[in-house]
Amino acid sequence: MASRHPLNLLIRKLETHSNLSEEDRDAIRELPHKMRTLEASRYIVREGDEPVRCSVLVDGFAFRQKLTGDGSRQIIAIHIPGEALDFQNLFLDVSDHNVQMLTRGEVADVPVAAFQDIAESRPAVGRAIMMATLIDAAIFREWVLNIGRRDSRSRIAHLLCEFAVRLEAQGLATDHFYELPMTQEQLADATGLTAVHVNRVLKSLQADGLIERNRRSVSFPNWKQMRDVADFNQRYLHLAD
Amino acid sequence: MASRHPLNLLIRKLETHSNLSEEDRDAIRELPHKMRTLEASRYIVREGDEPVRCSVLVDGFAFRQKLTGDGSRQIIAIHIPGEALDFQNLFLDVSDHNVQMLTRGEVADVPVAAFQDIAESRPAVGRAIMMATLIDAAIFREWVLNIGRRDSRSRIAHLLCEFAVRLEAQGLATDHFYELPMTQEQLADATGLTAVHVNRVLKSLQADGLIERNRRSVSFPNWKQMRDVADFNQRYLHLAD
DNA sequence: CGTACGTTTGATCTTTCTCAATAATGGTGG
DNA sequence: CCACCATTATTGAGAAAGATCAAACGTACG
Repeated sequence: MASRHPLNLLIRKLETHSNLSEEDRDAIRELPHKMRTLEASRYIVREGDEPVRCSVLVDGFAFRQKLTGDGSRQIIAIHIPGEALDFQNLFLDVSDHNVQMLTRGEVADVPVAAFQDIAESRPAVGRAIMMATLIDAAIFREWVLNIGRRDSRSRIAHLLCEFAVRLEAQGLATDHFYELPMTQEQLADATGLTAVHVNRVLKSLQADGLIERNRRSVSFPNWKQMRDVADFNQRYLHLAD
Repeated sequence: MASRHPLNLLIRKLETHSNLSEEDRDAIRELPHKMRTLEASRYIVREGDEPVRCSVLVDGFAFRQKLTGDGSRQIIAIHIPGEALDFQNLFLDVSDHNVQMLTRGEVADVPVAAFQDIAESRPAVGRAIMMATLIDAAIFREWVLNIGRRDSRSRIAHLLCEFAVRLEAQGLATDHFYELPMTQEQLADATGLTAVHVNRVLKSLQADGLIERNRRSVSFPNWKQMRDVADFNQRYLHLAD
C-alpha cells in the first residue's frame, strides 16, 4: 500500500514547500533504498567523513551537533521523520559536523548518485531538494538569532514552538501537543544553556501556565501567549499556505 | 582587460572550492549584470521581500542580519567581495532575513534567470553555486557553536580568525593583517555580546599580545596562539587544498 | 569649530553557571 | 514482580560572566 512506503514522509516534507506531480512522487518512491534501524545516540554522519550515502529519517528523531575543542557540545538542529540528513553534505567533500540519532529510529539509505540523478531528470524534485536545503539554512539562521539575542526564557520557548509547528506541518502532531524526545541536558545543548537552568526555566514556564508537561510530552494551553513569549514567527520555516 | 572584470572575484570565490574550466569562467564573465554603488548600511535584501535579482558583492563588505521582536539585532554572517548575496533566497519565495551593506561598496546585479540558466547549462557552475550555498550554511552552523558554547574571549577571537582566513583565501589580505570594517557595536551584534564587553575583550586580547589594533586594522602577532584561543579550525570553510 | 558617532572606563546589577546533594524514573536481571 | 542501577530531573547556595547605566574621551567630517 502506497501510504506505507517509507519515502512517503519525504514526499510529504518536500510538498510542504514545493509542488510535485504524481510522476515526481512515484519517482521518489522508486528510489533505491535500504532500511536501517538505529539505536539512540548512534552516529549517522561524523565530522571528517566523506559522504557516501544519503539517509532519510523515516522514524524517530535525529540531531546535528558540533563540539568545541574543550568538548562542550552544541546541538545545531533537530530532525523529524521525513527529513533528509545528508543534503547538507552531499556536495561537499568532508562533513564538518556530526549527525546522531536522538531516539531509536529508522533511516532509509539512498545512494548519493540516485539523488543526483532524480534531481537532474526531474527539475521539480531538484528544486524541492534545493529548497529543503535552503530552509535548513534558514533554520540555522534563526537559531543564531535565538541563541545570540533572546534570554533563556524566550529561547527555550522558541525551540518548543518551532518543534510544534514543524511536527504539525509534517502531520506528526496536532493541537500543539507532542512528545518531546529530548532530555533537559539535550535541550541545554540546543539552546546554549546548562541543564540546571533549563530545568528552572521549564518549571517557570509551567508555573505561568504557558506549557504543560507530563513525562516527555508537552502542550501549550495558551498558544498565542506562548508565541509571544517565544517571539516566534514561523516565516523562516517557509511552509506553504 | 579580463582581470578588471567585476565578476572575476566571484570566479575566484567559486574556485576556492570547485574547479571551473576556461569556458565556465568565460560564461560567468558574460553574465548580464548592472553595477550599483551602495552606501554603508543600505539594505540589499529585506525580510519579506520576494527575490528579484541576485547581487554579487564586488567591492566593500555586507552582512546578514535578523531582528528580535523587541528590536535587538543579530548579525548572522559577514560577506566579503566576490560573494553572492542572494543565493540563500534564490529558490525561496520570501526572504526571511535582511542583508545590508557594512561599508560603502559596489554590487553587480545579475538577473535571477541568468543564474538559473548558467547553473543548468554548465553543470560545473551549478555545482559550484550549490557548494557556495552549502558552505554559507556550514558557516552558520559554526556561528551557532561559537555563540552557543564559547566564552566571549574565544568567541571574538574566532570571528577575527574566520575573517582573516576568508579574506586571505579570497586574495584580499596577507600575513593575517586586514582592515576590520566593523564598529565594536557591530562586532557585538555578530557575537551576541554588548559593545562595552566587546571593547573589554579586545583590550584584553591586545594586552596579551594576541592582536594588534590600529584604527580599524587588525593583525595577529602570534597566529598559532590566536588560533588556540579562538578554538579555530578552518575545516568548516571547505577551502580547497 | 561643533556635532555625531564610536571608543573607553568605572561602578553596579542580573542572568546564568557551577557545585553539590537529593529525588524520581526507567530499564534490567533474577 | 521486585530490587538494583543508571540516567534524568529537581533544588539550594554561592560564584562568575557579561549586561546595564553613566560619563568622559577621541576622531572624523561637514
